[in-house]
Amino acid sequence: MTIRTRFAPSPTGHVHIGNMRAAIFNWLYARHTGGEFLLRVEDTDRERSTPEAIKTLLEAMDWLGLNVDEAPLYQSTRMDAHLAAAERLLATGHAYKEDKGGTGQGECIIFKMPGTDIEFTDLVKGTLKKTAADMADFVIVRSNGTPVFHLANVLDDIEQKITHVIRGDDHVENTFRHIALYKALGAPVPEFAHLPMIINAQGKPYSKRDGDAFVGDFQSKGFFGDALFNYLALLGWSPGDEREVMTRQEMIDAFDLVTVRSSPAQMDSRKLLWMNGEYMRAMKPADFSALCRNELFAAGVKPGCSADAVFALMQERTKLPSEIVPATAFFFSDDFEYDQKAVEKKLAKPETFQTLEKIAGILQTLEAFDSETVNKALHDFVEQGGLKFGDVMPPLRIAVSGQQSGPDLAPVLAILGKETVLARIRGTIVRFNV
RNA sequence: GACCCCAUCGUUCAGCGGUUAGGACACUAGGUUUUCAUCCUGGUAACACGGGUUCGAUUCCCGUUGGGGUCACCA
Repeated sequence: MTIRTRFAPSPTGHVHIGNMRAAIFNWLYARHTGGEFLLRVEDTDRERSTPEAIKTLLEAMDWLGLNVDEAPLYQSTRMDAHLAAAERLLATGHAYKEDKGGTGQGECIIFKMPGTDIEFTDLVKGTLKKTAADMADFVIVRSNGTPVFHLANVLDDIEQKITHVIRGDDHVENTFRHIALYKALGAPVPEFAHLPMIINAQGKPYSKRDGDAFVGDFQSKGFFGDALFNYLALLGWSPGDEREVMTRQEMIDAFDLVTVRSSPAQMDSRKLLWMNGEYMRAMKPADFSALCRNELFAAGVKPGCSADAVFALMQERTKLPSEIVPATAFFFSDDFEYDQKAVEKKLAKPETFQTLEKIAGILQTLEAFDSETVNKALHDFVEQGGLKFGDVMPPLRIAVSGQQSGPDLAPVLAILGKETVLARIRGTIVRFNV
């Protein structure tokens, strides 16, 4: 039997990471077992299900590399089937009509629970059971004639031949009802796996109202889909050894539902950032260069001919693409900003300017201006002058870049070139030595 | 409140009766011929509590506490 899993979001607004993590686990399980991963768009809430929301959803899945094996099923196209099933349930005595609560809204169709205890083995949580007394009958078709989630969800899972329902922890209570529905419908009951919730910094699960957990936000902040995927896969699951940064294939090979933890996990954005940096460093230099060029282009900065050398310096220290422009702008324009705090801190003493003056004098005499030559000159200067690197390098760095941190200084100077370096040092002296 | 679930460093993932309780992120000390957001080497830091079972419990059982989920004509 081919294993079939599905992701069944309702496209109301943006998808948050809790939902998307469920999609990732569904995808991983399908890929691991050689099965199929499907998408069902539960768009019956016409008010909130907009074409834009669906587009956003599809883009997010594409960004994360969650490819599906069949065309998506749109739940809104299935209403007739849902209603027909309700009629069947009525006919077989599994449901009844009632004006529930006597509201005068008319009669709705209510599913009759079997009156027996229900038990199932959840692939991640183990055996779960519920006694008959704790389960009440529930509405499956509203008095306005529209099907309710439980009915639609189960019928569509049957329609899509879903063998493993992998969803959030918040659905465990529904499962007992759904199992009763499957049985009443004469359909085979699938396996269930309920994933622990991902909680936010406040310890609460991410919800539709959680403003900063939309998948699209991570994309627009410059995170890589692969990095987010990797990070999210590790929330509640591990390959069983100490690997963390893994390829898709490694995750697919190692993934299993029984090794998923059953306690909630909190998202750590710092670790996500670290992981993004890992992916950044793993990029091919040419791809990283292209990324940099795009960033710079978008910011209206024109990278010069030495750009690739600059990017090579940046790759190992960049975690997010958004860091590129502010960190490299000084390479491509003499019109850069000085970090005010850095200036106040490191360019305060008069002797600092004397030092800069001397450095400029030394650099001017160099015939070659490559990284090694510059490096040696700087070191000799520090040693012979009995100075400290901490008194020399930071001011020099600020003088040529306006910043107090960055890549190795010697290669930075080499890339900038002698003329530029001398001009900037002297410009800095004139500007700040008051 | 009722029903259900969960409980190892600040966070995350290991550990599945006997371990100096491990890795990663974060933090921190030092190193990379005393610059630097990378890299390397160290360090701080956890089994919620109380009962059992056992020769022996982080690990098994029960309870307490704490956290979470669900109790809709939402999905």
